[in-house]
Amino acid sequence: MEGVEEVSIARVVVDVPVTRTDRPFDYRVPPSLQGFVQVGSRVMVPFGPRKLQGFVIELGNEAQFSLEKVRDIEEILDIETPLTPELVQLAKWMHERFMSTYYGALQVMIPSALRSKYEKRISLIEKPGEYEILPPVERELYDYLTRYSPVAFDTFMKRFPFAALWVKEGIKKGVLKAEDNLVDRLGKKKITILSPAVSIEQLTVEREALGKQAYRQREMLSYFIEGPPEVSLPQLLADLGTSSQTVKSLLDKGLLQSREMEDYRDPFANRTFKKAEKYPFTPQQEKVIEGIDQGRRDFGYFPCLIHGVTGSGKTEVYLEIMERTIAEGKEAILLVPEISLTPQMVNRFKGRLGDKVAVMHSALSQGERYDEWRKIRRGQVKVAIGARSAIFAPFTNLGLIIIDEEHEGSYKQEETPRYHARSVAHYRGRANDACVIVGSATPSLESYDQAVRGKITLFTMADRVGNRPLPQVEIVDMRGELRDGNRSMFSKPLREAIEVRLERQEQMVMLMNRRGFSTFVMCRSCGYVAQCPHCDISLTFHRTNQTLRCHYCGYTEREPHSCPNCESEHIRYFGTGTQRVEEELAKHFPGIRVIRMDVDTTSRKGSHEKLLQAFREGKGDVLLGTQMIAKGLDFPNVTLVGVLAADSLLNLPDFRSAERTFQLLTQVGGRAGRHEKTGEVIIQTYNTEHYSILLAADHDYSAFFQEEINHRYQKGYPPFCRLILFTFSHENVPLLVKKAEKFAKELRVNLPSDSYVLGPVASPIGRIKDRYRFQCMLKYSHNSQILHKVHQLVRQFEEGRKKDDVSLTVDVDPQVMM
DNA sequence: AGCACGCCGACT
DNA sequence: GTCGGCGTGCTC
Repeated sequence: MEGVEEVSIARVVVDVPVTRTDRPFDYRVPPSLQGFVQVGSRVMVPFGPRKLQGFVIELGNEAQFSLEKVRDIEEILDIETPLTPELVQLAKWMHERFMSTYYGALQVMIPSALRSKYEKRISLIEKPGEYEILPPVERELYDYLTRYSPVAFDTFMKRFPFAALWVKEGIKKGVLKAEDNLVDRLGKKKITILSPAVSIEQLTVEREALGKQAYRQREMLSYFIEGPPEVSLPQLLADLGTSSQTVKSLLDKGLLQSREMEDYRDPFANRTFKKAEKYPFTPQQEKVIEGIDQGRRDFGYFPCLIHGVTGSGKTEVYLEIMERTIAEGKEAILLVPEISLTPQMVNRFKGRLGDKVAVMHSALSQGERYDEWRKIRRGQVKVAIGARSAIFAPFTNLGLIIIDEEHEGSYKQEETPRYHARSVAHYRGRANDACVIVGSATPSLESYDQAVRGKITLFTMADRVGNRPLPQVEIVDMRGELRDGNRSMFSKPLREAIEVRLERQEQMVMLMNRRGFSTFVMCRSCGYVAQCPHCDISLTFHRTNQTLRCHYCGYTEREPHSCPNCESEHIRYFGTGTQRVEEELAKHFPGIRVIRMDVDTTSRKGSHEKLLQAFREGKGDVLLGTQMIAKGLDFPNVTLVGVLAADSLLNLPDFRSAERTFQLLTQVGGRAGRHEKTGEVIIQTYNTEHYSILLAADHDYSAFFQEEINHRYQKGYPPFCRLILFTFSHENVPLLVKKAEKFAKELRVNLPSDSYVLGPVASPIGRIKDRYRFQCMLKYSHNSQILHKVHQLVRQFEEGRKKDDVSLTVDVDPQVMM
């Protein structure tokens, strides 16, 4: 039968985050919602005895999904369908590819403001007839509900903790009602618009009638007589320099009227963007631009890698391709690491592309992020810029995806759904026939390997704009320094270099990255380190309230004044290292001005940006910090970069440690001498002969790649195989080990022989929240069959799992081996 | 995950 | 005899 099929059944994935229910359930679309329910709609559905939020993933009619028990969709939650059909497809793929829950994959695509919370509410239907003869306690309950109903169940239980049973029976008897409610976190921003309530002539009359001292009101009336027919309240106040009291008086007199209008919060409202100039392209830029343009015309889906040294002008290439894409009526996504989302970069894109850009910045409020997202969804912007999750920008005519600094670890989400934005980008690129550009000065081994194998096209930008030389890099052997009796953290060459800069009034960047995570407290007498009693990690010192806190479970204790182990008083806080460096700098170079950037100084919102601004304005000689200073920063006056301890990353138990070290050193080296002045880099290390350090000093990526790829080949690590990390946890170790081993055996039995299962072994962090942790690693070759089989086994494990049983988390393509 | 239904011990 | 423990099982 041809014709319009009546849509009467919707498949809905509901918000029950367990494997057993992680599948579509079918619902009837009631006549009242016909035409409104679409693929991608967010709906409320009855599920057993409760009401839940869900996403519609498919539509059909009864003939297609014949079912005995079908209930009605209760409500549709958004006027504009939040997800596009393409994104719904993507969620399915993510569910299969990353083994996340279906619902989790759908939810990660919408702004957090729409990730609603439920609240159970109870309300009184009627007071029972025998109310008068009830005991006072019970009458109090009824009185309370009469007054406040409907009331949040939690609130009610806090007030009357004994009343749980009473509520249950009340519902049974039909005098009470329980309801699940969605708690909206939106609060769309409203803006007040003012306009005259009467004719201009009458305004003029009224103006003359005003009292002498009411000159403010007169002014305001004049404004409307001469000025715009309507104006927003803040605008009006700014124009006249008055308070809202004046407005109120005129409103009260009935001369003005106001209405509320939905407004977009514009986080950049008070900033002006310099119209960015377009420089002529260098021949190198020209070549890459034309190459990419050719590719995307010829192939549609055109994946490529730009390997461009720092300062080679990649951003201009991005901008140009982006402009060309927009000119064709298509849309673009630009992904950057969170840390690069600084105003400088935002300004650059906003300056060139103006209000066609939506920026998803973590520093924005939930509401502001929602507004940016809506602009994308409504097609009011053409470009989305943001960190990882901006890859889900709900465009419908996507033509370009760019991932800058593609090697960055932050593109992998470390909570479920554990997706990698790069993989998602390639999926969306394919789905939309879009160009996918990943760019870096130090590409991930995975991407470069793909380029070498011709799976993606490689563009190289080896020259810096203006042909500025790469900085001179010196490696200093700290063992030698120690032999020569220098026990300080500054080697002789570094000390001299610092002195020279101070003299010349040039700026410096010092990198002190730390091993592990954070600040800890150690006893200098016995070596005791304060540890969390529930997790196997050291406690973090929080300076603000003098406490030690566990990063993982939130356990808190007061800062000790003597060592709990040996009672020595020499127990002290070992900063991130940066604090000590700061002290040492002050000691060795009196008067030196240090701007320190670490967790302590950048925890407050906006402080990050402020510190950088101060440094840019020359308010510091040294910018001292951890990894966070290595990326994307561009300061003209910096001529020296010092890496105080290059080994700290290298010694981590992770097969990517050499790669990370190389990346960090190369990136940080790129900070020096980006402008007229030439730069110098000094790397202090105990591993002077390690290839990652030597080759970073030589700025030789391809030699590093060759060396590292050989290591990966010999040891059987990515990109020569793929990895899946399984982590098991439980309070009871014997049970934990038993279940983990059983699962590992299942894997070994069921998977083909070209895959290997390592472990189970205790995880590097062996215990979190009193739960012990064991892990297994699966190495397998590129093959979706295996992925499917593994997923099956995981589901099987989950389904056989009882209430307080061993839990399992799965990390496909893990980036961190913990 | 919730929530209901259902089958066994200590109380009025 | 009842209240109420939490062990299974289901949710379109």
